[in-house]
Amino acid sequence: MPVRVGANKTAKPSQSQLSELVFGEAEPADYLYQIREGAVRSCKQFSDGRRQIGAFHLPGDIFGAEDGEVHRFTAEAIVNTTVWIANRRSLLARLTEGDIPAANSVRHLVTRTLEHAENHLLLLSRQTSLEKVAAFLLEIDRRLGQPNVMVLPMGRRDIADYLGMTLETVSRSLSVFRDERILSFRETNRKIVLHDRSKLAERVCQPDPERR
Amino acid sequence: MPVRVGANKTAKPSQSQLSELVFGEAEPADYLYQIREGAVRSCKQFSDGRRQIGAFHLPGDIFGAEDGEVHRFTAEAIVNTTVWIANRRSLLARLTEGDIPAANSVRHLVTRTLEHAENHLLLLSRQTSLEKVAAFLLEIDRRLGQPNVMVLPMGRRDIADYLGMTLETVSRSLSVFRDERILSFRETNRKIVLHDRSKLAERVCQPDPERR
DNA sequence: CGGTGGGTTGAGGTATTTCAAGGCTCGTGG
DNA sequence: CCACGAGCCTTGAAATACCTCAACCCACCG
Repeated sequence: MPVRVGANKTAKPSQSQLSELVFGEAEPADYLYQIREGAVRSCKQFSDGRRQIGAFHLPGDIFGAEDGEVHRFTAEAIVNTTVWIANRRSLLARLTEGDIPAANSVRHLVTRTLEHAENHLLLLSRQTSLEKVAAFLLEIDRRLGQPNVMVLPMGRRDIADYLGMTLETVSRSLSVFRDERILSFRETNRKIVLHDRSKLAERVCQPDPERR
Repeated sequence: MPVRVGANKTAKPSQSQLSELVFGEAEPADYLYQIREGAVRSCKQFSDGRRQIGAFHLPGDIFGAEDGEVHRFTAEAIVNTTVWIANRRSLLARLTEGDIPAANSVRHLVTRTLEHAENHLLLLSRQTSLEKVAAFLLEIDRRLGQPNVMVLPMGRRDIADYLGMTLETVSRSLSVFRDERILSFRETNRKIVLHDRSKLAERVCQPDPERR
């Protein structure tokens, strides 16, 4: 069932953030979601004001399955977004009844989420700001299907909270890449053209093919 | 079947590291492992010499299930270790045949691993070195059953590569906690007594109960 | 036109890394 | 038995990358 959510610029936002809640942390995980259009961030808020974004969900992505009984992250639409919703309870019921294909797709889904989290780990650990932003751009570029003009659905603050750095450092890193002619901006500062993906890839450290 | 591996101090190590391979990255994932005694680190090596440790496996932990066809991390024993090995192929066969309990435990296992990765994400993102080390100590302390004297199976370098910082900064952080009487060392610098777990917990930022 | 939200850029402060030296423990071998 | 080296850890000092604070720009909208 398609459902339209959030980030409506004409509506009054409850916070300063132009975003709309899909589900909140620790809420019962009753549904699965698939993005039809738009984008959703899943994040965790800390008592000191910091925020960690665990993932951005783009069109086609399924989310909400990675959890147990309750969600461990909050999901918020960051642009006008349409999602499809499936009842997770009935899915779980099918699992316990022995629906093998269903069980396999759920396992596949969770494994994919785990892989993403592991890659995110590597991103966060010890890279420099330039490495992080380069890896981020390549990830989004790939997941958007490497379009000529990449339209980022998220703002600098969201990128910063995804990469574990400040929005100023994100902005500076993008400026460095712009000055190096690796990318350029179009109209708004969220529309980006990647001129040289290979130069970006060079800045991201790869796993060692030798010592593994 | 119990199998004894690694980190034997009497044997000649192939590297300077006193450790023994359990399985390597990109090897076929044919088995499941459970730690009987000892400790294993699962890590990824990078071409620039950096290393990220994704998890430490302690007695009781099961690992090797989180992967798809091949392992995405290398597993190495960091002390003398005994593991139990189960054939993962036959387990997978049981899943496709519709062994519901088996499927549920595998899903549970992967979900646990995902939860750990997500918590690790939060650790790595934006904490200070003191927050990271405090959280690390509390995690290991909890998983070892909060003994009076905590015996770390891993060295400072391993802790550093787990937390995404340098071994010097790890050492300095521990010294700070020692000077603050939050902990003290016994005999070796791997035997630690936590005098005040609550003071450690205070230094770790918690999820915000309000804005979620 | 003025205000607001988002983004860029600059300057200064600071935490962590880097580089370097030295201490401790424990085998090994004279 | 003691000396020695290796591995591991600690500590110090200097370098640096990032954060913080602040100013400013720009687009959008009432």
